[in-house]
Amino acid sequence: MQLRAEKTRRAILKAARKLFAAGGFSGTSVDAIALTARVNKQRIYAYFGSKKQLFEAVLLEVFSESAARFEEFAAGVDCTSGDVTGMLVQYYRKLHIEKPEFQRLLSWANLENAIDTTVLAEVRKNENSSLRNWFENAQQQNNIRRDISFESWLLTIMGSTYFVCSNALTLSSTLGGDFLDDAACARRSEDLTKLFRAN
Amino acid sequence: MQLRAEKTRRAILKAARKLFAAGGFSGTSVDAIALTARVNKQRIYAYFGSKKQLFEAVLLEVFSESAARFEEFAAGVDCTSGDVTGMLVQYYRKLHIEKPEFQRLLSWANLENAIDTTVLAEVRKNENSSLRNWFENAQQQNNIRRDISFESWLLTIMGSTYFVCSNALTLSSTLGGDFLDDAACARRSEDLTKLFRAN
DNA sequence: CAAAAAAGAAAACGATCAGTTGGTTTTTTA
DNA sequence: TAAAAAACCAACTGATCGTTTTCTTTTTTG
Repeated sequence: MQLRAEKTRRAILKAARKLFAAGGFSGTSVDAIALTARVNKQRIYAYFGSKKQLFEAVLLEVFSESAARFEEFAAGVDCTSGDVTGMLVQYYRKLHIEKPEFQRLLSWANLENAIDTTVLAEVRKNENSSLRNWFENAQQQNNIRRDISFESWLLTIMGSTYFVCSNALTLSSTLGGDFLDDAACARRSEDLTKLFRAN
Repeated sequence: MQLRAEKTRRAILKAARKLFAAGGFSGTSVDAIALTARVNKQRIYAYFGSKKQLFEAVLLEVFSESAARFEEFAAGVDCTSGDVTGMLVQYYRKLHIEKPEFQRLLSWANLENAIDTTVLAEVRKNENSSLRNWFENAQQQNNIRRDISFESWLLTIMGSTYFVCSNALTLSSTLGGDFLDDAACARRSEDLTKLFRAN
């Protein structure tokens, strides 16, 4: 009895994730989620209580996945590698391409003010401390210039990778061209590496 | 008769802009707009045809204002100034602080796929060519390092300034602290200047 | 003052919304 | 095989949605 229930729960979460990512909270109906999940609408309320709670469950799931993905990445990172910057840029690029819902849901959540900040802080804690360690190590080994703050480094990397993804639509019509294709991303990754490299 | 009509039209646009920026397209009702504008709901349809068209009118107005603001800024820019990067960073920062609707509406528009790209391209054309000129001049005068592409420069600046604003909520709960206050912004502005400066 | 334009008031439209209810059917499990 | 858990079906709230309609009132203008 638990197995079937869990399967239903996951079907709901999966459908909700897809539709919320596409339409946001206001732009998605519970009926549509039930239809997509091929599940009775009542089941949604049985398992998640309300639309709002379902949305929060989706956010939590996505943030957890994101954290797990980072852990996996962090485990394989060679701290002595010269190019932490480039590795990180490409990690975020891969993340945004393979899991575009992450960026969309994060954007929706920011706009719709729908984030339980304490939960998010908990989930991101390890990620944050790893990043800080890498940065400080790289600075000590003279792989990253010492006159730049950790925040500037991280926000520049995260910001530019996030931005070309979240604003791809307006950027392509403004600057022309696709900023998400391999060549363009590789170029920007190299440039960011160059910018932060000590010399 | 035209004066009163224009006043009503502007009241609708103003209210719509405020509410759409706060709640997005799906999260804003026509009734709420009429109420906020202190205008009969029917007037909205008389002047704009539909909710969708009203949203597009708001976007057009905001993009036009943004372009006009940039023109004004560009007129006062000293091309021979050493720090084009810092000037631009601070321009975007001021824009995001004084006109937060710009960023929000742009984010909504990207997420909700609600942009007439040809209109946007037209509005941003001058802005884009000015930026490119500044960058190339700065490179020729050895104020910006030559091994970085225009796209990397611009997307790094726009990306990091936009990102700290659009994701302020999640960032503060992740990294802690406020990344929009004067000190933090000044620090990041200096760091970006340092990064791109030739030496 | 009279014609015309602009705006208001208010109700209605059918559709959809989040959420509930009661009864039936399927599946699991003991 | 029988009890219990899970899911379905389907209709139903009451509210809100975007949009339209009909009629009246206010304001402008010739």
